[in-house]
Amino acid sequence: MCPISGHQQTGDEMSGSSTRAQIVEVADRLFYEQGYEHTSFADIASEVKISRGNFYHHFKTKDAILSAVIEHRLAKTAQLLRQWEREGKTAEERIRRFIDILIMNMAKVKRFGCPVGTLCSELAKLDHASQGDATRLFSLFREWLGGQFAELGSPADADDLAMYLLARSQGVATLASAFGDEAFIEQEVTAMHGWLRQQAERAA
Amino acid sequence: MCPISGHQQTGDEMSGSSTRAQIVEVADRLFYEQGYEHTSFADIASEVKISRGNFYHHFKTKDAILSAVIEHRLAKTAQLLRQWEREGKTAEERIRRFIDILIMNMAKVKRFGCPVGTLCSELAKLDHASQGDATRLFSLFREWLGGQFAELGSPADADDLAMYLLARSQGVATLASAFGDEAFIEQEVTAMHGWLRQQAERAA
DNA sequence: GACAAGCTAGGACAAGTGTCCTAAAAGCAG
DNA sequence: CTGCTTTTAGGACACTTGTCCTAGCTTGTC
Repeated sequence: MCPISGHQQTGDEMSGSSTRAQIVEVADRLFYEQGYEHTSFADIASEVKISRGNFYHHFKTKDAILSAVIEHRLAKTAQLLRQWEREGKTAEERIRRFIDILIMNMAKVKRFGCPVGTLCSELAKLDHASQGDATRLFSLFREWLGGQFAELGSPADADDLAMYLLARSQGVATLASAFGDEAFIEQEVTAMHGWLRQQAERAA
Repeated sequence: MCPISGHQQTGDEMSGSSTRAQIVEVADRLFYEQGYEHTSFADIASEVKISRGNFYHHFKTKDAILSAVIEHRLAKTAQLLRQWEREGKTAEERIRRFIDILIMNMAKVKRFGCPVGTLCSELAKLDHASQGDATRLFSLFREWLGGQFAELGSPADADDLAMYLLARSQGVATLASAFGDEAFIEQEVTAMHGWLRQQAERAA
Protein backbone atom coordinates (compact mmCIF):
# COMPACT_ATOMS: atom_id res chain seq x y z
CA MET A 1 0.00 0.00 0.00
CA CYS A 2 1.14 3.50 -0.64
CA PRO A 3 0.93 5.56 2.53
CA ILE A 4 1.24 8.85 0.71
CA SER A 5 -1.77 9.51 -1.48
CA GLY A 6 -1.28 10.29 -5.13
CA HIS A 7 1.85 8.16 -5.56
CA GLN A 8 5.16 9.97 -5.78
CA GLN A 9 4.43 13.47 -6.98
CA THR A 10 8.04 14.51 -7.07
CA GLY A 11 11.25 12.63 -7.46
CA ASP A 12 12.52 10.56 -10.35
CA GLU A 13 10.02 8.49 -12.31
CA MET A 14 12.14 5.35 -11.84
CA SER A 15 11.26 3.51 -15.03
CA GLY A 16 10.88 5.47 -18.26
CA SER A 17 8.25 3.05 -19.47
CA SER A 18 6.02 3.27 -16.42
CA THR A 19 2.48 4.12 -17.44
CA ARG A 20 2.47 7.24 -15.36
CA ALA A 21 5.66 8.53 -16.94
CA GLN A 22 4.32 7.73 -20.38
CA ILE A 23 1.17 9.73 -19.69
CA VAL A 24 3.21 12.70 -18.57
CA GLU A 25 5.41 12.58 -21.64
CA VAL A 26 2.54 12.30 -24.09
CA ALA A 27 0.59 15.00 -22.28
CA ASP A 28 3.68 17.21 -22.32
CA ARG A 29 3.90 16.94 -26.09
CA LEU A 30 0.17 17.28 -26.74
CA PHE A 31 -0.22 20.28 -24.44
CA TYR A 32 2.51 21.91 -26.46
CA GLU A 33 1.22 21.00 -29.89
CA GLN A 34 -2.51 21.36 -29.30
CA GLY A 35 -2.79 23.47 -26.18
CA TYR A 36 -3.88 22.38 -22.72
CA GLU A 37 -7.62 22.84 -23.06
CA HIS A 38 -7.85 21.45 -26.58
CA THR A 39 -6.16 18.23 -25.44
CA SER A 40 -8.62 15.75 -23.96
CA PHE A 41 -8.25 12.68 -21.78
CA ALA A 42 -9.22 10.66 -24.84
CA ASP A 43 -6.36 12.15 -26.88
CA ILE A 44 -3.77 11.23 -24.29
CA ALA A 45 -5.27 7.82 -23.56
CA SER A 46 -5.34 6.87 -27.21
CA GLU A 47 -1.66 7.74 -27.69
CA VAL A 48 -0.55 5.97 -24.53
CA LYS A 49 -2.86 3.10 -25.53
CA ILE A 50 -4.69 2.79 -22.28
CA SER A 51 -8.41 3.02 -21.74
CA ARG A 52 -9.97 6.30 -20.76
CA GLY A 53 -11.33 4.78 -17.58
CA ASN A 54 -7.92 3.67 -16.47
CA PHE A 55 -6.87 7.27 -16.39
CA TYR A 56 -8.49 7.96 -13.10
CA HIS A 57 -6.16 5.53 -11.42
CA HIS A 58 -3.11 7.60 -12.34
CA PHE A 59 -4.49 11.12 -12.25
CA LYS A 60 -7.59 12.22 -10.44
CA THR A 61 -8.11 15.38 -12.49
CA LYS A 62 -6.90 17.06 -15.63
CA ASP A 63 -5.31 19.75 -13.51
CA ALA A 64 -3.24 17.06 -11.81
CA ILE A 65 -1.82 16.04 -15.20
CA LEU A 66 -0.97 19.66 -15.93
CA SER A 67 0.82 19.94 -12.61
CA ALA A 68 2.80 16.79 -13.35
CA VAL A 69 3.65 18.06 -16.84
CA ILE A 70 4.87 21.38 -15.50
CA GLU A 71 6.92 19.65 -12.83
CA HIS A 72 8.37 17.39 -15.50
CA ARG A 73 9.28 20.41 -17.61
CA LEU A 74 10.82 22.14 -14.64
CA ALA A 75 13.00 19.11 -14.00
CA LYS A 76 14.00 18.82 -17.66
CA THR A 77 14.79 22.52 -17.83
CA ALA A 78 16.89 22.47 -14.68
CA GLN A 79 18.81 19.54 -16.09
CA LEU A 80 19.36 21.34 -19.37
CA LEU A 81 20.70 24.38 -17.55
CA ARG A 82 23.09 22.22 -15.55
CA GLN A 83 24.28 20.64 -18.80
CA TRP A 84 24.97 24.05 -20.33
CA GLU A 85 26.76 24.97 -17.15
CA ARG A 86 29.02 21.96 -17.54
CA GLU A 87 29.62 22.20 -21.28
CA GLY A 88 30.06 25.93 -21.79
CA LYS A 89 33.53 27.19 -20.88
CA THR A 90 32.70 30.90 -20.69
CA ALA A 91 29.54 32.73 -19.73
CA GLU A 92 29.25 34.02 -23.27
CA GLU A 93 29.39 30.51 -24.65
CA ARG A 94 26.74 29.37 -22.19
CA ILE A 95 24.37 32.20 -23.04
CA ARG A 96 24.90 31.36 -26.68
CA ARG A 97 23.51 27.88 -25.98
CA PHE A 98 20.34 29.49 -24.74
CA ILE A 99 20.00 31.53 -27.90
CA ASP A 100 20.63 28.46 -30.00
CA ILE A 101 17.65 26.51 -28.69
CA LEU A 102 15.66 28.55 -31.20
CA ILE A 103 17.71 26.89 -33.92
CA MET A 104 17.66 23.44 -32.34
CA ASN A 105 13.87 23.48 -32.04
CA MET A 106 13.28 25.55 -35.15
CA ALA A 107 10.74 23.28 -36.82
CA LYS A 108 8.56 22.99 -33.72
CA VAL A 109 8.94 26.64 -32.79
CA LYS A 110 7.74 27.56 -36.24
CA ARG A 111 4.66 25.39 -35.90
CA PHE A 112 3.74 25.81 -32.25
CA GLY A 113 5.73 28.74 -30.87
CA CYS A 114 7.61 28.63 -27.58
CA PRO A 115 6.41 25.88 -25.20
CA VAL A 116 6.80 28.09 -22.16
CA GLY A 117 5.36 31.29 -23.58
CA THR A 118 2.31 29.72 -25.16
CA LEU A 119 1.53 27.71 -22.04
CA CYS A 120 1.74 30.78 -19.82
CA SER A 121 -0.48 32.72 -22.23
CA GLU A 122 -3.08 30.01 -22.31
CA LEU A 123 -3.15 29.57 -18.55
CA ALA A 124 -3.45 33.32 -18.10
CA LYS A 125 -6.61 33.35 -20.21
CA LEU A 126 -8.04 30.37 -18.37
CA ASP A 127 -7.15 32.07 -15.08
CA HIS A 128 -5.74 28.69 -14.13
CA ALA A 129 -4.41 27.87 -10.71
CA SER A 130 -1.13 26.56 -12.15
CA GLN A 131 -0.19 29.90 -13.71
CA GLY A 132 2.44 30.50 -11.07
CA ASP A 133 4.05 27.10 -11.58
CA ALA A 134 4.23 27.66 -15.32
CA THR A 135 5.86 31.04 -14.78
CA ARG A 136 8.50 29.26 -12.74
CA LEU A 137 9.72 27.85 -16.05
CA PHE A 138 10.47 31.38 -17.16
CA SER A 139 12.06 32.15 -13.80
CA LEU A 140 14.43 29.24 -14.20
CA PHE A 141 15.80 30.70 -17.43
CA ARG A 142 15.68 34.21 -16.05
CA GLU A 143 17.71 33.43 -12.97
CA TRP A 144 20.17 31.29 -14.86
CA LEU A 145 20.70 33.94 -17.54
CA GLY A 146 21.01 36.56 -14.82
CA GLY A 147 23.81 34.56 -13.27
CA GLN A 148 25.56 34.25 -16.60
CA PHE A 149 25.34 37.96 -17.38
CA ALA A 150 26.66 38.75 -13.92
CA GLU A 151 29.61 36.50 -14.61
CA LEU A 152 30.01 38.14 -18.00
CA GLY A 153 30.75 41.38 -16.19
CA SER A 154 27.42 43.18 -15.74
CA PRO A 155 26.23 42.24 -12.26
CA ALA A 156 24.29 45.49 -11.86
CA ASP A 157 21.95 45.02 -14.81
CA ALA A 158 22.24 41.25 -15.15
CA ASP A 159 18.53 40.71 -14.59
CA ASP A 160 17.63 43.41 -17.10
CA LEU A 161 19.81 41.75 -19.71
CA ALA A 162 18.29 38.39 -18.90
CA MET A 163 14.79 39.75 -19.32
CA TYR A 164 15.74 41.50 -22.55
CA LEU A 165 17.08 38.30 -24.06
CA LEU A 166 14.16 36.26 -22.79
CA ALA A 167 11.67 38.73 -24.23
CA ARG A 168 13.44 38.94 -27.55
CA SER A 169 13.50 35.16 -27.94
CA GLN A 170 9.87 35.07 -27.00
CA GLY A 171 8.99 37.59 -29.67
CA VAL A 172 11.02 35.75 -32.27
CA ALA A 173 9.13 32.54 -31.52
CA THR A 174 5.74 34.23 -31.72
CA LEU A 175 6.41 35.98 -35.02
CA ALA A 176 8.18 33.02 -36.60
CA SER A 177 5.15 30.92 -35.77
CA ALA A 178 2.64 33.48 -37.02
CA PHE A 179 4.47 34.07 -40.30
CA GLY A 180 5.74 30.50 -40.62
CA ASP A 181 9.16 31.99 -41.20
CA GLU A 182 12.25 29.95 -40.31
CA ALA A 183 14.59 32.42 -41.97
CA PHE A 184 13.50 35.03 -39.46
CA ILE A 185 14.58 32.76 -36.63
CA GLU A 186 18.02 32.27 -38.17
CA GLN A 187 18.41 35.95 -38.83
CA GLU A 188 17.44 36.97 -35.32
CA VAL A 189 19.63 34.30 -33.74
CA THR A 190 22.60 35.72 -35.65
CA ALA A 191 21.65 39.21 -34.50
CA MET A 192 21.40 38.05 -30.90
CA HIS A 193 24.83 36.44 -31.15
CA GLY A 194 26.15 39.80 -32.31
CA TRP A 195 24.41 41.57 -29.47
CA LEU A 196 25.87 39.11 -26.97
CA ARG A 197 29.37 39.59 -28.37
CA GLN A 198 28.91 43.32 -27.94
CA GLN A 199 27.81 42.88 -24.33
CA ALA A 200 30.88 40.77 -23.62
CA GLU A 201 33.22 43.30 -25.19
CA ARG A 202 31.67 46.21 -23.39
CA ALA A 203 32.11 44.47 -20.07
CA ALA A 204 35.78 43.77 -20.77
CA MET B 1 -34.84 40.32 -48.12
CA CYS B 2 -31.13 40.32 -48.12
CA PRO B 3 -29.83 39.15 -51.51
CA ILE B 4 -26.35 38.45 -50.26
CA SER B 5 -26.35 35.61 -47.79
CA GLY B 6 -24.93 36.20 -44.36
CA HIS B 7 -25.77 39.92 -44.35
CA GLN B 8 -23.01 42.37 -45.02
CA GLN B 9 -19.75 40.61 -44.25
CA THR B 10 -17.63 43.62 -44.96
CA GLY B 11 -18.30 47.32 -44.89
CA ASP B 12 -19.38 49.51 -42.01
CA GLU B 13 -21.71 48.08 -39.41
CA MET B 14 -24.13 50.98 -39.85
CA SER B 15 -25.54 51.20 -36.33
CA GLY B 16 -23.25 50.57 -33.38
CA SER B 17 -26.10 49.01 -31.43
CA SER B 18 -27.14 46.48 -34.06
CA THR B 19 -27.27 43.02 -32.57
CA ARG B 20 -24.74 41.70 -35.03
CA ALA B 21 -22.29 44.46 -34.20
CA GLN B 22 -22.83 43.87 -30.49
CA ILE B 23 -22.07 40.18 -30.90
CA VAL B 24 -18.85 40.96 -32.73
CA GLU B 25 -17.74 43.44 -30.10
CA VAL B 26 -18.46 41.14 -27.17
CA ALA B 27 -16.86 38.18 -28.95
CA ASP B 28 -13.83 40.33 -29.73
CA ARG B 29 -13.33 41.10 -26.07
CA LEU B 30 -14.05 37.59 -24.82
CA PHE B 31 -11.79 35.93 -27.39
CA TYR B 32 -9.06 38.21 -26.10
CA GLU B 33 -9.72 37.72 -22.41
CA GLN B 34 -10.62 34.03 -22.38
CA GLY B 35 -9.30 32.70 -25.65
CA TYR B 36 -11.28 31.60 -28.69
CA GLU B 37 -11.92 28.01 -27.74
CA HIS B 38 -12.68 28.70 -24.12
CA THR B 39 -15.36 31.20 -25.11
CA SER B 40 -18.70 29.56 -25.81
CA PHE B 41 -21.84 30.67 -27.60
CA ALA B 42 -23.46 30.78 -24.19
CA ASP B 43 -20.84 33.21 -22.87
CA ILE B 44 -21.36 35.62 -25.71
CA ALA B 45 -25.14 35.26 -25.74
CA SER B 46 -25.38 35.95 -22.03
CA GLU B 47 -23.35 39.16 -22.31
CA VAL B 48 -25.25 40.41 -25.35
CA LYS B 49 -28.42 39.32 -23.57
CA ILE B 50 -29.87 37.32 -26.40
CA SER B 51 -30.90 33.68 -26.33
CA ARG B 52 -28.49 31.02 -27.46
CA GLY B 53 -30.89 29.87 -30.14
CA ASN B 54 -31.11 33.29 -31.65
CA PHE B 55 -27.43 33.08 -32.43
CA TYR B 56 -27.90 30.96 -35.47
CA HIS B 57 -29.76 33.78 -37.19
CA HIS B 58 -26.71 36.02 -37.06
CA PHE B 59 -23.85 33.52 -37.37
CA LYS B 60 -24.10 30.03 -38.75
CA THR B 61 -20.96 28.72 -37.05
CA LYS B 62 -18.45 29.70 -34.40
CA ASP B 63 -15.82 30.02 -37.10
CA ALA B 64 -18.00 32.64 -38.77
CA ILE B 65 -17.89 34.71 -35.58
CA LEU B 66 -14.13 34.39 -35.48
CA SER B 67 -13.90 35.56 -39.08
CA ALA B 68 -16.11 38.54 -38.29
CA VAL B 69 -14.03 39.36 -35.21
CA ILE B 70 -10.80 39.23 -37.16
CA GLU B 71 -12.27 41.38 -39.89
CA HIS B 72 -13.45 43.82 -37.25
CA ARG B 73 -9.97 43.93 -35.73
CA LEU B 74 -8.40 44.44 -39.13
CA ALA B 75 -10.68 47.40 -39.75
CA LYS B 76 -10.00 48.88 -36.31
CA THR B 77 -6.26 48.40 -36.76
CA ALA B 78 -6.23 50.00 -40.20
CA GLN B 79 -8.13 52.93 -38.78
CA LEU B 80 -5.68 53.26 -35.90
CA LEU B 81 -2.74 53.28 -38.30
CA ARG B 82 -4.39 55.99 -40.39
CA GLN B 83 -4.91 58.01 -37.24
CA TRP B 84 -1.24 57.73 -36.29
CA GLU B 85 -0.40 58.69 -39.84
CA ARG B 86 -2.46 61.87 -39.46
CA GLU B 87 -1.36 62.80 -35.96
CA GLY B 88 2.35 62.06 -36.00
CA LYS B 89 4.40 64.75 -37.65
CA THR B 90 7.58 62.72 -38.18
CA ALA B 91 8.15 59.03 -38.82
CA GLU B 92 9.89 58.77 -35.46
CA GLU B 93 6.91 60.24 -33.72
CA ARG B 94 4.59 57.83 -35.50
CA ILE B 95 6.65 54.79 -34.59
CA ARG B 96 6.68 56.03 -31.03
CA ARG B 97 2.89 55.80 -31.02
CA PHE B 98 3.19 52.14 -31.89
CA ILE B 99 5.55 51.55 -29.00
CA ASP B 100 3.25 53.42 -26.68
CA ILE B 101 0.27 51.12 -27.17
CA LEU B 102 2.01 48.90 -24.63
CA ILE B 103 1.57 51.72 -22.12
CA MET B 104 -1.95 52.61 -23.23
CA ASN B 105 -3.13 49.01 -22.86
CA MET B 106 -0.81 48.17 -19.99
CA ALA B 107 -3.43 46.75 -17.62
CA LYS B 108 -4.92 44.41 -20.22
CA VAL B 109 -1.54 43.44 -21.64
CA LYS B 110 -0.45 42.45 -18.18
CA ARG B 111 -3.50 40.24 -17.70
CA PHE B 112 -4.02 38.78 -21.15
CA GLY B 113 -0.91 39.49 -23.23
CA CYS B 114 -1.03 40.88 -26.75
CA PRO B 115 -4.39 40.35 -28.50
CA VAL B 116 -2.74 39.62 -31.84
CA GLY B 117 0.06 37.38 -30.63
CA THR B 118 -2.07 35.26 -28.32
CA LEU B 119 -4.74 34.80 -30.98
CA CYS B 120 -2.20 33.68 -33.56
CA SER B 121 -0.64 31.29 -31.07
CA GLU B 122 -3.98 29.76 -30.19
CA LEU B 123 -5.08 29.35 -33.80
CA ALA B 124 -1.74 27.77 -34.66
CA LYS B 125 -2.32 25.08 -32.04
CA LEU B 126 -5.86 24.50 -33.20
CA ASP B 127 -4.58 24.36 -36.77
CA HIS B 128 -7.47 26.68 -37.51
CA ALA B 129 -8.44 27.78 -41.00
CA SER B 130 -8.40 31.46 -40.01
CA GLN B 131 -4.72 31.42 -39.07
CA GLY B 132 -3.81 33.34 -42.18
CA ASP B 133 -6.40 36.03 -41.54
CA ALA B 134 -5.14 36.49 -38.00
CA THR B 135 -1.59 36.83 -39.25
CA ARG B 136 -2.81 39.64 -41.49
CA LEU B 137 -3.16 41.65 -38.29
CA PHE B 138 0.58 41.32 -37.79
CA SER B 139 1.18 42.14 -41.45
CA LEU B 140 -0.75 45.36 -41.10
CA PHE B 141 1.60 46.56 -38.38
CA ARG B 142 4.62 45.11 -40.15
CA GLU B 143 3.96 46.89 -43.42
CA TRP B 144 3.05 50.12 -41.73
CA LEU B 145 6.16 50.09 -39.54
CA GLY B 146 8.24 49.16 -42.58
CA GLY B 147 6.96 52.25 -44.35
CA GLN B 148 7.79 54.41 -41.36
CA PHE B 149 11.33 53.07 -41.04
CA ALA B 150 11.85 53.60 -44.75
CA GLU B 151 10.78 57.19 -44.29
CA LEU B 152 13.03 57.46 -41.26
CA GLY B 153 15.97 56.84 -43.58
CA SER B 154 16.55 53.07 -43.65
CA PRO B 155 14.68 51.84 -46.72
CA ALA B 156 17.05 48.89 -47.19
CA ASP B 157 16.42 47.21 -43.82
CA ALA B 158 13.06 48.79 -43.08
CA ASP B 159 11.32 45.43 -42.90
CA ASP B 160 14.00 44.02 -40.61
CA LEU B 161 13.59 46.93 -38.25
CA ALA B 162 9.83 46.53 -38.35
CA MET B 163 10.11 42.85 -37.49
CA TYR B 164 12.59 43.57 -34.73
CA LEU B 165 10.29 46.08 -33.09
CA LEU B 166 7.26 43.86 -33.55
CA ALA B 167 9.07 40.89 -32.02
CA ARG B 168 10.38 42.90 -29.11
CA SER B 169 6.93 44.27 -28.27
CA GLN B 170 5.57 40.77 -28.53
CA GLY B 171 8.14 39.47 -26.09
CA VAL B 172 7.50 42.30 -23.67
CA ALA B 173 3.79 41.50 -23.68
CA THR B 174 4.38 37.81 -23.09
CA LEU B 175 6.80 38.27 -20.21
CA ALA B 176 4.85 41.10 -18.61
CA SER B 177 1.80 38.86 -18.62
CA ALA B 178 3.66 35.82 -17.27
CA PHE B 179 5.35 37.76 -14.48
CA GLY B 180 2.45 40.17 -13.94
CA ASP B 181 5.00 42.95 -14.17
CA GLU B 182 3.88 46.39 -15.32
CA ALA B 183 7.21 47.98 -14.43
CA PHE B 184 8.89 45.77 -17.02
CA ILE B 185 6.58 47.19 -19.68
CA GLU B 186 7.43 50.75 -18.72
CA GLN B 187 11.13 49.99 -18.61
CA GLU B 188 11.15 48.29 -22.01
CA VAL B 189 9.06 51.02 -23.59
CA THR B 190 11.63 53.57 -22.44
CA ALA B 191 14.40 51.37 -23.83
CA MET B 192 12.60 51.08 -27.17
CA HIS B 193 12.20 54.84 -27.30
CA GLY B 194 15.95 55.13 -26.85
CA TRP B 195 16.58 52.55 -29.53
CA LEU B 196 14.27 54.41 -31.91
CA ARG B 197 16.06 57.70 -31.21
CA GLN B 198 19.32 55.97 -32.02
CA GLN B 199 17.93 54.64 -35.30
CA ALA B 200 16.77 58.11 -36.28
CA GLU B 201 20.13 59.66 -35.48
CA ARG B 202 22.07 57.02 -37.32
CA ALA B 203 19.97 57.59 -40.44
CA ALA B 204 20.54 61.37 -40.30
C1' DG C 1 -55.96 46.22 -40.65
C1' DA C 2 -53.13 42.90 -43.63
C1' DC C 3 -49.11 41.01 -44.94
C1' DA C 4 -44.36 39.76 -45.48
C1' DA C 5 -39.86 40.32 -43.77
C1' DG C 6 -36.67 40.04 -40.25
C1' DC C 7 -35.84 38.99 -35.50
C1' DT C 8 -36.33 36.43 -31.30
C1' DA C 9 -36.88 32.60 -27.64
C1' DG C 10 -36.91 28.01 -26.41
C1' DG C 11 -35.62 23.80 -26.88
C1' DA C 12 -34.02 19.43 -29.36
C1' DC C 13 -30.05 16.97 -30.94
C1' DA C 14 -25.80 14.23 -31.18
C1' DA C 15 -21.27 14.46 -29.83
C1' DG C 16 -17.74 15.23 -26.64
C1' DT C 17 -16.17 16.59 -22.00
C1' DG C 18 -14.10 15.49 -17.15
C1' DT C 19 -15.21 12.56 -13.59
C1' DC C 20 -16.11 8.41 -11.23
C1' DC C 21 -17.65 3.44 -10.20
C1' DT C 22 -17.20 -1.45 -10.56
C1' DA C 23 -15.53 -5.71 -11.69
C1' DA C 24 -12.10 -8.38 -13.84
C1' DA C 25 -7.10 -9.18 -14.92
C1' DA C 26 -2.24 -9.10 -13.63
C1' DG C 27 1.56 -9.15 -10.51
C1' DC C 28 3.59 -10.57 -6.50
C1' DA C 29 4.59 -12.09 -1.44
C1' DG C 30 3.88 -15.83 1.68
C1' DC D 1 -1.62 -22.37 -4.76
C1' DT D 2 -3.51 -18.42 -1.80
C1' DG D 3 -4.46 -13.95 -0.74
C1' DC D 4 -3.62 -9.16 -1.41
C1' DT D 5 -2.50 -5.04 -3.89
C1' DT D 6 -1.99 -2.75 -8.13
C1' DT D 7 -3.46 -2.04 -12.66
C1' DT D 8 -6.67 -2.40 -16.14
C1' DA D 9 -11.05 -2.02 -19.21
C1' DG D 10 -15.56 -0.69 -19.89
C1' DG D 11 -19.06 1.99 -19.18
C1' DA D 12 -22.25 5.26 -16.53
C1' DC D 13 -22.92 9.93 -15.08
C1' DA D 14 -24.11 14.78 -15.49
C1' DC D 15 -22.86 18.48 -18.07
C1' DT D 16 -21.44 21.51 -21.86
C1' DT D 17 -20.55 22.10 -26.54
C1' DG D 18 -21.84 23.71 -31.48
C1' DT D 19 -25.57 23.19 -34.42
C1' DC D 20 -30.14 23.47 -36.01
C1' DC D 21 -35.46 23.58 -36.14
C1' DT D 22 -39.78 25.71 -35.29
C1' DA D 23 -43.14 28.71 -33.76
C1' DG D 24 -44.20 33.18 -32.08
C1' DC D 25 -43.09 38.13 -31.94
C1' DT D 26 -41.92 42.78 -33.82
C1' DT D 27 -41.53 45.97 -37.47
C1' DG D 28 -42.58 48.55 -41.44
C1' DT D 29 -45.24 49.06 -45.86
C1' DC D 30 -49.24 49.03 -48.47
